[in-house]
Amino acid sequence: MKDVAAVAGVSLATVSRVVNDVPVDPVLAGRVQDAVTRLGYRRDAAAAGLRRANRSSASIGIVLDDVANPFFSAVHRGLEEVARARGVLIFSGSSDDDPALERDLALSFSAHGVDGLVIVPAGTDHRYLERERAAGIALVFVDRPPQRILADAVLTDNAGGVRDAVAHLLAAGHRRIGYLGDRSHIFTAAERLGGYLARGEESLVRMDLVGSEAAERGALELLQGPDPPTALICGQNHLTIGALYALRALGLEAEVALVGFDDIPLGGLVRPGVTVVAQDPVALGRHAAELLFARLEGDDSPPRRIVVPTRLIARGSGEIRPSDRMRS
Amino acid sequence: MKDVAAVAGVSLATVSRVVNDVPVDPVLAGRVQDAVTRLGYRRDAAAAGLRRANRSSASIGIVLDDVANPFFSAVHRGLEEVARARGVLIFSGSSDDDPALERDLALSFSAHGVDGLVIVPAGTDHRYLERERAAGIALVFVDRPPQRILADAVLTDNAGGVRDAVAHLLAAGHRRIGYLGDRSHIFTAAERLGGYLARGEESLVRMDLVGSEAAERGALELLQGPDPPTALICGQNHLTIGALYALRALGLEAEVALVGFDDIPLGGLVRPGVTVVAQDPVALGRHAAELLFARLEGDDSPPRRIVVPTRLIARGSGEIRPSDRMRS
DNA sequence: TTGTAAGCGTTATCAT
DNA sequence: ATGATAACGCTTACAA
Repeated sequence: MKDVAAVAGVSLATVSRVVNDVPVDPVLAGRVQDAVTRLGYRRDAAAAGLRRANRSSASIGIVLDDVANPFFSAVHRGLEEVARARGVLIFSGSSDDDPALERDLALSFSAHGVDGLVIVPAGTDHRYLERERAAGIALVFVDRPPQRILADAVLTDNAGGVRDAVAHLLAAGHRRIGYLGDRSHIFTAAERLGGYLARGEESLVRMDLVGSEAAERGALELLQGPDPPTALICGQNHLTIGALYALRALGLEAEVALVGFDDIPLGGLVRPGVTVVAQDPVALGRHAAELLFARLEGDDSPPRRIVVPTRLIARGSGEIRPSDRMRS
Repeated sequence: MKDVAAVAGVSLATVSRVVNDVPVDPVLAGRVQDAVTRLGYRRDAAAAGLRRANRSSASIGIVLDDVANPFFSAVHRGLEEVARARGVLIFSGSSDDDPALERDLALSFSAHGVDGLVIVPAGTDHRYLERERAAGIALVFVDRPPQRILADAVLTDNAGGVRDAVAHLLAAGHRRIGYLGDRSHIFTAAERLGGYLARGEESLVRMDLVGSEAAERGALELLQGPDPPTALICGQNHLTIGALYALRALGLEAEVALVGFDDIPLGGLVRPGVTVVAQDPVALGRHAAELLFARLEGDDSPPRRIVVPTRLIARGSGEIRPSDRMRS
């Protein structure tokens, strides 16, 4: 910038003004522009933020569970869409569901001067962010609510989605509906179980299933037990896949109804097509970013909680009616 | 840091030394550590980089085609693994295959002071990066090679993967093998077509198919034409899915063999299972990051090109032998 | 409108 | 080993 000023024959301040479109004599502005292009000058964003009044860096940080997980990468995409429109850059990282990593990442981002933080929480105590917020960093939580700190959150309507699944199966005539769920200490897993229990039977629940193999075993247990369910609801992606394998192993894919939570790719190619309660991760990301930027622009209303609805996609497996064989 | 110095009763320089583990009297160091934790001080990475000799920021930027595409998000993950081990943060963004966006992102990252750039190129002229490289920014290209600039690249063995697919089908007895490909101006699409043409027939090729619907039409055309192929190779993910729908529509899933390039999720649940030539995107990312950090650490050998092999995963569809009906 | 100069939080140089 | 101080590239009072 010093060089630009020298070449254009103006002061440092004038170059800064031109670069930040502060009104400047058109003649001088022209000279500066010429010098800028001639020297290929680009302003150092880090240094600029350092001195700026609000210390803003036009960057935010996002802590996801796993950037490579399609659900979270879709959230990432939603965030990116709205950040891009504002020329804001994104630091991203995966916590792998490790509270210590979540913390490290969030604080590293903060140390690098981000204006805001979007977090898919892994930890259960977010008081460590109190200081960042006091420093003016905006905070939004996604998919899971913050704990021990007050902050905005954008969540999926987990309970409502499962209630819809139950209602859908009930309407098809099912009376015995099984439920396969993830580790119950996980917020979303607990919420979904809650949605099931509103009208479901506790004895047909298998929780704390992690991974598709566990789900397959859980499903086999349920289906081979006495008085087996005529329909299954799976609380998560991988569990749905496990249940699919179990049904196939027993030759029951056309007999027992199945509704999965969270869409699965190629759900339409499998036979029968897999009926799911789909989430909208891109919307989750978009809402989170909008909340974040609103805070950055001065909105200081009380913490908000946005709940994104789910959508039931009927593809066949959820529309199977209870067979006579099973009902007997 | 000023405050820490005051509280600890030492100079600014000493605090800086403690923070950067430069040898310091243990007593003073202790006092500084106390002050640091008491005040909750954390060093400002941006300001530190500004003054540091090598101006390093412990951050890199990656320009992907689309962060939400499972292939690229796996690349992202591979990059993250090795960056995390070095405490390096990652700016990420999607170019959506738009050369202008690629450029904007790369230059924005650079303006924010990244030490290196990993790029999945969308553009066909990367001379705009010459200046960044001259400024000491390391450059590595992934999945597609750089153009009009010399730089490291990490690529999949596209041609080799398709050659393997052809050999696999030939070994199963097929003589007429069709090929469905993406837009031929895309580097990877051209390479894969090249792999096919080594032993394939030009008349059975359908290129410039974008999206699964186009692939479905292309496949139907080939399969309903005179002297149809007994096997199909699909040059890309979505094309494989389109072909799958076409085969299902014609009731030929068990008659016509199919090998897809790039793995598809749930490839094992569809009947028959989908045989694919799988890429290793995580390895792509890991290699790229390793190359980048080697450059950052001073390696100035000539630009390298790393080729990552593919792996054929047999799941059924590629092992179908030519039926009599088709062969007649 | 333009220039001068102070200062953002840090590291590096140079005495001590 | 420690401290005073200049400097990094930039924005922003304040003065002209």
